[in-house]
Amino acid sequence: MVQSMKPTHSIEIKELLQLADRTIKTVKGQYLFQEGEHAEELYLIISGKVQISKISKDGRELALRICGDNDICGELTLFTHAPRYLLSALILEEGEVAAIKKDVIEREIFQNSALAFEFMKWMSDHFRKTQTKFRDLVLNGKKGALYSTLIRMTNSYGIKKSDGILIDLPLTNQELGNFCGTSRESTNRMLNELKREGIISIKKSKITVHNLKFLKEEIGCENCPATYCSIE
Amino acid sequence: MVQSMKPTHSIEIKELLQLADRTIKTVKGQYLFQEGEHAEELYLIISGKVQISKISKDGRELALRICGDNDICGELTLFTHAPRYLLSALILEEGEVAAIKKDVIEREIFQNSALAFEFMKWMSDHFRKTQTKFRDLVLNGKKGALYSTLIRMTNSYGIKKSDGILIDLPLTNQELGNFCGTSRESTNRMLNELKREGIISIKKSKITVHNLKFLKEEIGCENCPATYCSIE
DNA sequence: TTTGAAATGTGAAGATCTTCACATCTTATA
DNA sequence: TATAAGATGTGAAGATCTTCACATTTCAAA
Repeated sequence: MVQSMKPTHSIEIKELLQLADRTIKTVKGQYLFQEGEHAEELYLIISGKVQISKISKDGRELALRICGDNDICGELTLFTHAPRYLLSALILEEGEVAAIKKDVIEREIFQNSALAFEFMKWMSDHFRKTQTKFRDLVLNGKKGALYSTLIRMTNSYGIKKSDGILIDLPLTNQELGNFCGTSRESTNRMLNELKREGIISIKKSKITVHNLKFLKEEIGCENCPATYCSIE
Repeated sequence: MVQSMKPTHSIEIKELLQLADRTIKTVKGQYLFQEGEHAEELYLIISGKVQISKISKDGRELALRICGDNDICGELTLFTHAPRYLLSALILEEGEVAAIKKDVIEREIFQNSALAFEFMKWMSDHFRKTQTKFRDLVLNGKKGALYSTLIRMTNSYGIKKSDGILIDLPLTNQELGNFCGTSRESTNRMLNELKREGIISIKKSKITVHNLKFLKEEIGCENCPATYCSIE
């Protein structure tokens, strides 16, 4: 049994693609955009993976989401005068992205009410995700942050296996810690505790969650739909 | 010198008011809506104050924002099928709110592109606020959470005085702690430290910030516009 | 297959927060 | 103005996380 749990997207991608100015071949390790830069475009991921994060002044990184096929990023600067990117977008996996000029998409949204509607729906979902993640991190400490991140990752990158859900994304302890706002060491210790208890197992940097229920119960997750509870 | 620093709102309130189904007299201490209830309306605050928060299973409260005149709440459930409120709305100050049916506003947004545009702009701003607050809380610990909350409150409820900015909102240590995800005691200790250093002073449950620069520097705030950095 | 480099694992010390317990202060109202 | 309820202040103990230091393991490229 191998079945992707990734939810389908609502935005009409083909419609957006027509607005694209150009496409860019992305290179692993490079930045699609960095915080502080003038924001004139938003990006539609055609292939590859892009991690959106915030870098703090002292160099620590808070990872917010990983965008895959058909995701949009750079959207936070829409509807703002003379915007700059608030976040950075690091290429995790090479691929291709389409760049759409901010003013082009704004104009199109203004004229095309179906697109506007879909876009609002997307923003709305997106906002709910942030809101619920916020709650997990603030109310449930670092353990809550980790468990929440793992749950979200099963929703975004989970593949059902006979013994659980494989998060099909290679992750180092450091990278996972960046999503939770925890140190590498703490992340490592928490993961090992989960391993010892049989909740998860790790093979080749990929985590399999054997007991999702445990993670959900620990953070008081109301079993919300995957739409609100994913990392992208 | 007494001057409000509250930013102006972009949504055309009068336009929204015409869509209202009914208006409700709010009573202090009551809930406008509570998480888990079926969400069929969203609310436009005409007067009074409403606090939006998330209650955790073990009874702790995470306060997210305080809505005042012309603010919208209950918006998180828009564009969702059979939604339930994710948050609770507690009346802090009695007043009046207009209730707008979810399907009415959705239909109107679909037909009225100017309204749709304004609404998206509002959502977009709203999202940025959450995002930046998120960063402060996760990257800068509890002190960061408190400083961030204080800064946001000066933007939302600040009144310029000769010796600093008065946050014109009576707040107990507990209530402030609920915004930061900290215990009452920790909040109290941190506030006293700030008092000792002359950064703030408190009179009749209202905080005056004398040294906003200090707070901003401590959390590495890029002096972002008040639009992104307020609690409502 | 060797060999660095990167990633993981772990003890120990210290910083940060919470919790509990209780004292003191403030405020509303009877 | 008496008084009770609510809010604030604070020490001490303990939980939670981070940081530092270093050992071990894994992995990809020479």
